Amino acid sequence: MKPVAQENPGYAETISHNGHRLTPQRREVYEVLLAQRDHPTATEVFLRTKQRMPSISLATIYNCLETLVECGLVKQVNVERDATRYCPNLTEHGHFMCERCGKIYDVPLLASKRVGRTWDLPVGFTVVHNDIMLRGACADCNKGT
Amino acid sequence: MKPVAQENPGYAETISHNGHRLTPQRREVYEVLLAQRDHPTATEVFLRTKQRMPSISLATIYNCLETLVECGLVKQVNVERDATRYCPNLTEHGHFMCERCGKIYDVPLLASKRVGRTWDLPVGFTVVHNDIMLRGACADCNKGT
DNA sequence: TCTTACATTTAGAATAATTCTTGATTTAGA
DNA sequence: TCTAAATCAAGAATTATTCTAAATGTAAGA
Repeated sequence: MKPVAQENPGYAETISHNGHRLTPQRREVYEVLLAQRDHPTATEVFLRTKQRMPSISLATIYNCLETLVECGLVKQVNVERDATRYCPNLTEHGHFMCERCGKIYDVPLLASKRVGRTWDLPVGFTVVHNDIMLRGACADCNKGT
Repeated sequence: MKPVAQENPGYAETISHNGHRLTPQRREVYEVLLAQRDHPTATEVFLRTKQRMPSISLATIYNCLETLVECGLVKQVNVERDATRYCPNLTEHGHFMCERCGKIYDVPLLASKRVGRTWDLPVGFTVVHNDIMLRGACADCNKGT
């Protein structure tokens, strides 16, 4: 596994600047997310982290993920009411879920676009977050049809 | 309360064309959704429907909502992992939730915008649904600041 | 170094939305 | 009217997540 620092130098500072400690558990959870970018659920993160740190508990996984989200290092991705998934991609992007194979893809915003220019927001409204979830069929699944 | 037929003539056919019956319960649930367009949760729909049909159960509310969604008369709206909300607005639109007052607003897509022109979808991907959730502060709450 | 305060981890209990199960009821059509 | 299928209803079951409380770890100051 690639060391965390290589992917995101400065992540340790991000955590401490938010008033948290960089514990071994938090480091492992973050490594797991960076190592395999397939938007795992908390339980999947748990199973993966357990392989390198067998004593870790699911409650700790939830705690660590919550801290990472709070620090802005990780984003939550929700599809319908399925279990929340976690994504360490911090660039502005939405998601696409293939309804046949279930895979979730990051979908970047086209350059030159702004959220406020796409939706007809009433005057005075200000957007802080946006959760964009597209669903359909991915190229592989469309091919097989 | 305005009769359903006035809002959406043809809804009865939509239900039967999908192989379902238009039962009194389904009618009431649909009326409740049309009467107050504030994106209620299943429990809120339950409480409102109960006033006109005291014997109805929460399980039936879930059943009716599921049927209405299946027939395409109602859409589900999810914010994070909060309880699912229900929306009878069938025009293409996203949602905006004010993080201060909690209200949810329908947000129409700007004419001339299409999902494919906003998001950088890989070649071969086809979109069937899109769930757009913006969050921030509404005009009223921004005013009070 | 020792102490103190506080953050964190952990296991298991608790919660809450939703789904499932089962039996009763209703309805449409023969 | 009769029968089969659809629907409703009550409560149990499920599941992701949060909460609780106790144990452990860590940083900073005396």
